[in-house]
Amino acid sequence: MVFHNRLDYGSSGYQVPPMPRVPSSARGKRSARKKVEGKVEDKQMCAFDLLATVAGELLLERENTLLPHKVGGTSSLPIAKAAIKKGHVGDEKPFKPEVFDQGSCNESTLGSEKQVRYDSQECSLSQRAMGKDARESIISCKMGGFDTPKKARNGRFFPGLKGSCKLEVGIKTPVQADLKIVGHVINGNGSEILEDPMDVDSKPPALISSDSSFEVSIPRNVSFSKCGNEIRVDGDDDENSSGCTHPRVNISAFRPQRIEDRRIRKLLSSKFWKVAPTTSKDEELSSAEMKAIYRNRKLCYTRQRTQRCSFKRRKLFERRSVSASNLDIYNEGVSMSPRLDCIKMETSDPHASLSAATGASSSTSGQKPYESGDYHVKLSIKSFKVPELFIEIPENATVGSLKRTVMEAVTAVLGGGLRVGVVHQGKKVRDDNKTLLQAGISHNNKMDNLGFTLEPNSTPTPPPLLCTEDPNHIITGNVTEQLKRIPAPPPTLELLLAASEVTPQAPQTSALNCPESDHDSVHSPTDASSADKTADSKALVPVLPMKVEPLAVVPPRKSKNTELVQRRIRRPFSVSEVEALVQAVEKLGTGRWRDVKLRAFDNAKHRTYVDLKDKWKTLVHTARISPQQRRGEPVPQELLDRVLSAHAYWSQQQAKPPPAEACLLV
DNA sequence: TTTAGGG
DNA sequence: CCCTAAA
Repeated sequence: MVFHNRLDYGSSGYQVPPMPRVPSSARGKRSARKKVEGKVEDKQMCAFDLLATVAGELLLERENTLLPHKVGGTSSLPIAKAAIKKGHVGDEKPFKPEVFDQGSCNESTLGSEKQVRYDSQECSLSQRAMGKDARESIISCKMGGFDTPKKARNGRFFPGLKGSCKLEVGIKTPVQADLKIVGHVINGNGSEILEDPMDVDSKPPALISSDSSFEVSIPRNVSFSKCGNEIRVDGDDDENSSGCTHPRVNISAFRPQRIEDRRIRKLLSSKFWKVAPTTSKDEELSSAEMKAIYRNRKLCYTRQRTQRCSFKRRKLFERRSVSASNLDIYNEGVSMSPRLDCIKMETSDPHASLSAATGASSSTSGQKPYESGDYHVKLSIKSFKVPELFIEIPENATVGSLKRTVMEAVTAVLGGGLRVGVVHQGKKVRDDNKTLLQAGISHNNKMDNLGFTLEPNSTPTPPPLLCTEDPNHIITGNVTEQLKRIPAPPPTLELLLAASEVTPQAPQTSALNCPESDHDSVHSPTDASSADKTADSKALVPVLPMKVEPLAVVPPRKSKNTELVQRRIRRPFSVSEVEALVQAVEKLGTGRWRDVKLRAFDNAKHRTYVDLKDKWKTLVHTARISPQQRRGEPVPQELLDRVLSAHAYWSQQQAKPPPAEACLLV
């Protein structure tokens, strides 16, 4: 039986596939993994992380817009121009001062300081006004933490960028971050808005220590802001976050610490992983590659500080999100989070800001009416399709396994790293600098002809398909094998775009809507034994090898470094499984995991003896801690008691009498 | 491949 | 769950 379907995410029940989260610590084949030093908690969007992103953005900006003396021109930097007000103070002003268009900048970015003007030393991140100087200052300010980022200086990451300036970072939500690098913020009338603009030259930039305590302790939704004379880190509990009423942490209190190369790499790599999962960390990234990577990152600005995704939601997203790239997709527009109400796409021209409003947009009613000319194009992406998924599976495989298989295939596709393409009236809009207006996409236009595409990342090949076996998945090995060889479909996942009108209640569709989590269809070992499918499974194995040639189009570029292995999906042990495990261990002891596996989990292909060993380990631990500290599906105390006694018993049986069924109880 | 442990 | 050193 061969399925060759077009899966329609969103409309057919499959939402954005909740794929196993890929750890930021670039998992890959051993060779590759080995090079990863330390792990990065990707859940911790640390300042560095952001900064690294910023750096990348800057790098892009710089190359894109600061072409020697070309700046004043009309071309490349509509953004910057739009943000720069008149009366440039700095020396060489690359751009012609223009009236700052408020519309292009939201309150969240500028705070109450409207009508501000940026001079050469300052800049507001986001593709906004950034002079060369500003750009150069940013990096170091950020990287302020490390005095000499080797990598950076070696020209790999931020070639030529150095200097110092003030940094103001507002991490409002995981996906909506405001980065503001400020040197001097000046009023339209020339007066400084910030009381104590840090003197870039005379004063050392605020150092954001690399101290781990800093990183790990800062929740994603924290925000750095300048308050008075110090930069504070505001814990944001989703409550107001304005003013200086929050518990503060004076960054200066952090001892500046030299950041090792390793550290930087770690951070950067995590970023790379997010966007280009297949990029080996040790791989030398060319400037071009860097740009490509960062190009995928867009900062999202919101109009109000209060608009932020809850931390929890973020967590969910991360948990369920497939890989970096996909995550990015979430972050950048396809997300179904109702809180992500404003997504700006590659443009900063107020007239061209494309925002996709979603459900909660209502809660953001605070947005003020667009000023004349400041039209927004509202879009709602209802679903996207994944064409050309090729799946082969025996007729007597279970529906559950089929779903899983499909899921895996999709995961493989999406996990490869995607970028968004825009198609308007049948034509692909390649010029990212074009405003929507210029592209013919305006608020009063019919969006019928507007579409998005998910394209394979220029970078590498998608990570090998995850192979999650399942007891029910009779032909598991086989199918998976097949799938493994299926290079990511020539993808062009089509983003079906539903026209302009956005429904306020835009379904917060569960992006997490996993197709029947089919969980625990896992046979309890007990059942498994009786439901002997083993024989069948073998008999069924013979499946016509499917032709994958047509799909094997994707050239295995950089295969060596890109063969990243996806982490196995997490499958919590059910009580019945625990029961079986306990029983087996009671009988076999704790040193014969293979036997335990064979005895109690022979049919659970996804449970390896290592898994069982690990589970036992955690069970023992669980049994020792207070019930309050336990998490997950509660395990009957009775079982835990047995775990302890069995563990105690077998711990003493130093010499584990081999096959000699020396059983404890039972 | 399995075990045993640390991460 | 992952990664590995050892056996």
